[in-house]
Parts: sequence; C-alpha cells; structure tokens
Amino acid sequence: MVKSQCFEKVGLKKGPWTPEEDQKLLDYIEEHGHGSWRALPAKAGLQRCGKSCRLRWTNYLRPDIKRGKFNLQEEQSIIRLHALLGNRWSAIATHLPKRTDNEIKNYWNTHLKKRLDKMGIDPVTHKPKADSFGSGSGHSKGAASLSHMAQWESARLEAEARLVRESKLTVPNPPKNVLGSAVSAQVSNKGSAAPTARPQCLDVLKAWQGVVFSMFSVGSRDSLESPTSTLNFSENALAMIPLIGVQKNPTTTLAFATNNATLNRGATASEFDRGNQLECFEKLKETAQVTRNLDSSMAIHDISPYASDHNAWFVDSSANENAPMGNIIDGFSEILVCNSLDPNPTCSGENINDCYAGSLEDNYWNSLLNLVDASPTGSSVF
DNA sequence: AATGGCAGCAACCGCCTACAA
DNA sequence: CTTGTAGGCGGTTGCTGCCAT
Repeated sequence: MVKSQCFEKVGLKKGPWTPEEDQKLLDYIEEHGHGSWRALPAKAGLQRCGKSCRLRWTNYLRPDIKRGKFNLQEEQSIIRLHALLGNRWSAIATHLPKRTDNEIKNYWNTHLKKRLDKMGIDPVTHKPKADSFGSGSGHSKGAASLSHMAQWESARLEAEARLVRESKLTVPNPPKNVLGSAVSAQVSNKGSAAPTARPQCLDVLKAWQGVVFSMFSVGSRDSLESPTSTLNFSENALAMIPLIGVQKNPTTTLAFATNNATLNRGATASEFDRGNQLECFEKLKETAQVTRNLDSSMAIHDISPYASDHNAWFVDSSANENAPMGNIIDGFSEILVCNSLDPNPTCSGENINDCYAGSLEDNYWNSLLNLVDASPTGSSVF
C-alpha cells in the first residue's frame, strides 16, 4: 500500500544529526510542540523528513530520557521482561523509566544477548541451551507450569504496557518537562509520566487478576494447574463478578479482560472456550452497567486498541487505592506456580503471595539473575 | 604509525495498525 | 467499505571509535 514516502524523498538529509539540527529541532518543539511530524521539518527549517525528526526526538533529544550505562537493576528488568515479552521493546521500555525502546534493543543485542549466550542460556527462550530445564522428566511439569505462567504474565505485562501508554496519552496535566512551556502537552508520550504517580491502570490490572482468581474455584486450588489446561470457569465463578464489583465495594475498580490469543494459546486451549469467554464478558458488561448506575462517578471504558480478537473492558473509579480486591492477589503468575508447589502449610488463604512465597517463578528468575549478576572475574563465562 | 577487526549505537527502512475522509 | 495518511514498532544497516596486531 503506502510505501515509506519519507525516505524516498530526494533532497532530504540523511545520516547523523548535527548539533545545529538538534538545536533547531529542540527550539521548534520547545516553542510549538511537535504537532504533525510531517509538517515539522519545513516549519523548523530542517532538511529532514518528519519521521527522522520524530526518531531523533524520541530516541535522543527528548529531555526525559536517561542516557548512559544501564545499571544492574535495569539489566535485570530487561532480562526478565524480555523472557516474558520477547522482542517487544516498546512494551519493555514502558517498564524502564527514561529508557527508550531503541536503547534497550541495542543494549540487549550488544550486551545482554551475548552475555546470556556465553552463559549457555538461549537468549530467545531464556532456557539453558541443553534444555535440561524442560527435558528431564522431573522438571517437565514445572517447566510446563512455568511456560503457562510466562504466557499469562506476558499478556498481563503487555496489557499493562498498553495501558501505561494510554494513561500517558490521556493524562490531563502532563508533567512539565525540562523544556518547559507548551512542549509538555505535546511530548507527554511514552516515558514522560510523572515517576512518582503510580498509574491507575496498574491497579486495574491488579483488580483484573483478582477477578480472574475469584472466577476459579478458590476452595480447591487443585483446579488451578494452569490457565490453559484445567481452568474451571464455572457459573459460580461468573456469579462472583457482581459480588466483587458491586456488593463488596461499589467503588472498587473492577477489571476484566478476555484475551483469546493468550487464553487459547497452547495445545489445550479448547478447555477455555469462546462461549465461556463471551458469556463472562456479557455478564461483566451487565455488571458494569449496574455499577455505573450505583455510582455516577464511575466511568466505563472500552479499550478499543486491543486487537479484534480481544475483548477488554474495565470499570474505573477514582477510589481504588484501598480496593480490597487488590489484596486478593498480586500477580497472577503466583497462582499458576502455586499448584505445582506445596503451599505453605501456615497459609491462611487470605494473601496468596504470603502463601506461596519462594515460588518456582522466583527460583527460576533468581537463579537466572544470579547467573547474570556473576562477577566477570569470578566466572568463566565472561 | 598504519590498518584491519570488532563492538556499540544512532539512524534507517519496511511493515503494521489506527484513524479519518 | 475503501483508501490514504500518520505514527509506532522491530529488524537491520552503517558509521564511528577503540583495540589488537
């Protein structure tokens, strides 16, 4: 269809940017915001295409980006997120404040990928190259569980990243960046949200986890082996939605999302069928309407950016910080791991995280990260 | 000092999706 | 519904500087 007109145009400069060009771009955006990137070069007096200007701004000139060496924590985050999200650099970047996707991608390709490779870990699958993790009969169940966990966590993080982006696009009073002036309204895209303000959408996702958890047969964790193998999506579970969303706390943030691509991923996807998803979705919509009637301040959003085979709704409210549901579970992955491990016998069942501290997931990541953390002087792999 | 190899990174390119006309 | 445009994303390229020979 439409080719990349930008780089086909003759007479436009390519290659490295000069300090003068940088200054022109900075000055223009500081005064006018970027507006239409296509129109910007002419207005700013630059012999560049709009796309080049946008890339230069987002990857280099933007004032809210941090440059320089990645610290250990950032490295760990990248490795972990890459294991969960794959090469979705923009999604990874949303979890690393002030770092651009391009920078993360470069760092991965030039540093981390090689480091993992030298350690005998496949940088694509994040498993040992010999695949001892999954091939041994004793570990197969754990590996499968971990795989399911990773799929769900991946979906969760992806949705979270998307919501973070959306929240930044719609933030009513974007943080004033160091350029000051009207630029902030225009440049409040990724990476520029106030670092101290916790995105509300994260609570939404937490609530979503709570809803999913409550849909399962809570009393019998044996049914929670994995989301794609033994999901028990009963009518009782569906009936719990309004209990949580309306009766328990009318102002609780209630989130629900069905992600067919994720839920149906894997060989045993049929056990969570489309019919159940749609039915559940419809019930949630009803709940959302009821909830809105109860609380006029409630807002209902249709997260349309989801792909066509995704249905996602969330009911949002301003009072969600103390939502009891948020304490039900913090991280759906723990549920998935729980079943493959013996739960803490002292667990009261009120806080899933306490019950299953030291999960397989933790062990896996800790071991992985410990490997990465190994001193170059003390390890033969470096 | 010259040069060849390599690593790091900025920038380019092509594809994709969302959206408006 | 179709088409064109803008912007986003991920893979790749190529320039630059460093280091070994």
